[in-house]
Amino acid sequence: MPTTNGRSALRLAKLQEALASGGTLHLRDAAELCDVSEMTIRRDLSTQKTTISLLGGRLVMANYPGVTTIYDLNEQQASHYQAKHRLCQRALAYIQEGDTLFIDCGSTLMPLLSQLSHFRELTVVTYALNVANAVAALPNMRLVLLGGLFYAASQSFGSDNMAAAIERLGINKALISAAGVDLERGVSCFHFHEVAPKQAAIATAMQRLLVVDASKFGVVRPAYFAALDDFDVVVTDEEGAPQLLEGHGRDVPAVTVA
Amino acid sequence: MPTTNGRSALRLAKLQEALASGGTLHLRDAAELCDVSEMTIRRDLSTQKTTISLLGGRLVMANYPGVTTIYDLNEQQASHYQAKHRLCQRALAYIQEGDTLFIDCGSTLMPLLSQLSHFRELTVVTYALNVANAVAALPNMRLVLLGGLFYAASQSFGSDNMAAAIERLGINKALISAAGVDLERGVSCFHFHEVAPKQAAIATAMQRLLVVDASKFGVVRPAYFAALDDFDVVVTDEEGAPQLLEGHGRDVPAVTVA
DNA sequence: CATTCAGTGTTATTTTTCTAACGTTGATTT
DNA sequence: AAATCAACGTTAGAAAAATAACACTGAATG
Repeated sequence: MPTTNGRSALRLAKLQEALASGGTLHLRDAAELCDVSEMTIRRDLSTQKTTISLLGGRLVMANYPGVTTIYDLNEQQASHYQAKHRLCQRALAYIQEGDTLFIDCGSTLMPLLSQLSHFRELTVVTYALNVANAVAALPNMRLVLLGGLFYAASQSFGSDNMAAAIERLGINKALISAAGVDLERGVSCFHFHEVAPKQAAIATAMQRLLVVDASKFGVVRPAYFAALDDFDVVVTDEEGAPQLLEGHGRDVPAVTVA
Repeated sequence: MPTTNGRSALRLAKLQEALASGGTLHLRDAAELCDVSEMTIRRDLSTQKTTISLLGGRLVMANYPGVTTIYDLNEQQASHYQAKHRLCQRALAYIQEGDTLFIDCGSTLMPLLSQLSHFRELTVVTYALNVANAVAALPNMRLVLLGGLFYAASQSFGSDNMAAAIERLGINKALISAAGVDLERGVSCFHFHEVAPKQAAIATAMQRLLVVDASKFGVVRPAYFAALDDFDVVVTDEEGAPQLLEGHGRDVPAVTVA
């Protein structure tokens, strides 16, 4: 095992370069390319920490969407996934043919996107790269990506005229996710650059849906972006949620439990 | 083999849904999920036409970037790739630390992106989804994606205020690709929505590089976007190129042969 | 100058994955 | 009721891929 990364790193760099264009590279080709044995490439991959991963004899960029998160039924991940899936299944009920949807960033709403292929005509507006990638792969779908400077942490874009861009679009329904929901302190997320697009979407959309799993209740995150009663509907997954959110002297959104 | 697609299509839909969030699914999990044998899933995949592909026992969305184009050294693809690679290698010489680059859409410039990781600080401006994905994966890189309505054919975005957005950015070097280059008829591409961003980038950039392989010479495509002498440099891969492009009573860009 | 050890290749062995062939079931037809 | 056939499952064999063990090399070290 190479402890002092010497040529190993160089090879990986070379391979990474070959893969960066997007695609897969067979182990034997990788070996040939680097002029070493397949075993050496295998060792490089297992000892060195790298963004390349080996998938059934083929090298792929692990940080590419669609490869990264290996969905494993056996793990705890599964239940997490199932929860999100149910949540989105519930949110799906609010979506209708011809809608123009604002889809927030984060992983919460990802399971929803695949379901959208059942519609004949739909427009998706987003400022998240992962959402855009998922939607771009679907047929019969119009995709509007709000660009700007990329923030890796949230896989999304931010720009000063994003609010204006959103307001110009006829957004029907805004599906907003959050990292924290608190009765007193409102709805919050991690990153400040998400605030402007979220608020703009809430301001323009005809219907505003907050989609959060129950683990977010009672949590406050650095970036406040809305009060709970700014939403028309809260889609969540805990039975007790309606009680939790009700009766506080304020308007209360309808709560849908998945 | 299922000739009348019955349940087969339903299963694939279910799987596609599970995968759309991005990720991979092991064959055995897929079988369990659909409550059939692995063999059935295998058959579904091989008989039905689908976007899902099987990669070493794992299901992946084939239309996701990073999975699709299986880079195979043995095929003709390899020489094509090598050509593009050399082209980009040559273009790389023009790039300097701290540059703000405009990277055009298409596949020509993809091999360049991986090389950019050697720089400490670089800003990439693009309106192409595939470019954005590749750059997003790199460290030490600022990415500005110009959004808008998505055009699947070119994997890029178009919007009415894209030109304005580009002009507001301090673009240093514009790396432009093309589908056709002709002395008389100028430089052209396939899609009209690419014209505005290309022209804006050419207008604002301090240095304009046209990166095209020699197969594009003498070809005219529907969307004209620039004259040849709008560029400062032409990076191409044929020895005869300089002669081809020279002496026409016009200003001639410097031609670099890879 | 012998020793050590990172870096690599080779070979054998075990696991997985793939493929092809055949068997079962249950609905539909004749 | 026999025949047909789509839709599966099962099994066994072939092919690939992953792993483990051991051998070689050449540079650094004592």
